[in-house]
Amino acid sequence: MKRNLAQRLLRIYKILYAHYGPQHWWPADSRFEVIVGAILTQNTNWKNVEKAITNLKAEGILSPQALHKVSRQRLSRLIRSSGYFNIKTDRLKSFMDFMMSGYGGDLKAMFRGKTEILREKLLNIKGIGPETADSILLYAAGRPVFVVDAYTRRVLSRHGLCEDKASYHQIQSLFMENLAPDVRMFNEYHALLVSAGKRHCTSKPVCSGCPLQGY
DNA sequence: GACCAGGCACATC
DNA sequence: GATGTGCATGGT
Repeated sequence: MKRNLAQRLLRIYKILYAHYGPQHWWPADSRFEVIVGAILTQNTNWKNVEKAITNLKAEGILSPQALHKVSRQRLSRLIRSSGYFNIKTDRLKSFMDFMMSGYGGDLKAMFRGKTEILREKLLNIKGIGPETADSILLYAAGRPVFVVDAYTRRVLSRHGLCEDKASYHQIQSLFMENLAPDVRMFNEYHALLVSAGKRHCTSKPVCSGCPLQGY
């Protein structure tokens, strides 16, 4: 018999949490650093992003004002390790334009207002797509928004909770329509799905050793 | 030397 | 609306 979705999603969460434990996301010293990391990690290994962030910190430009002022040439050199450095330089700069021109670099002011409105504003920035916007909303702004990524889709489809090519919105709705809006839990759940997806639920038809096997 | 990694914009059909 | 492509480094 098929349990309802809410129960299944909760069960998966509990199994993953019991198996992997708390993930302590997002690893960053400030909300602004979360935003920068969210852009730099697009289709990129987090280790490569860490190096870039370390460079930015060492040069003292991991603040809205400094990042807004720094030259593109210098910025792209510092974030080189994170890959796509020319594109990501543009994306960081377009975000900084949004933040400086609209809010004078005030993160608190930028994060005011309804979540839906804020999400639309973020999506209007060139270089900010659904996953980056939602990562910023959840991990920097503390809004109860579920973040979907490649791992989320992979784990869910492997375990029969969504189609292989379900859309971002479909998968996000699956979580947000069946779980109570809980920032702490959404935070942990997404991070746990990444942990699970990195180790299991890959291209193999069967997940050997997967903690979710026969959940 | 492939293959992958915490996407997105843009072109084309 | 679906599908294909460029973007780039660093680890396995």
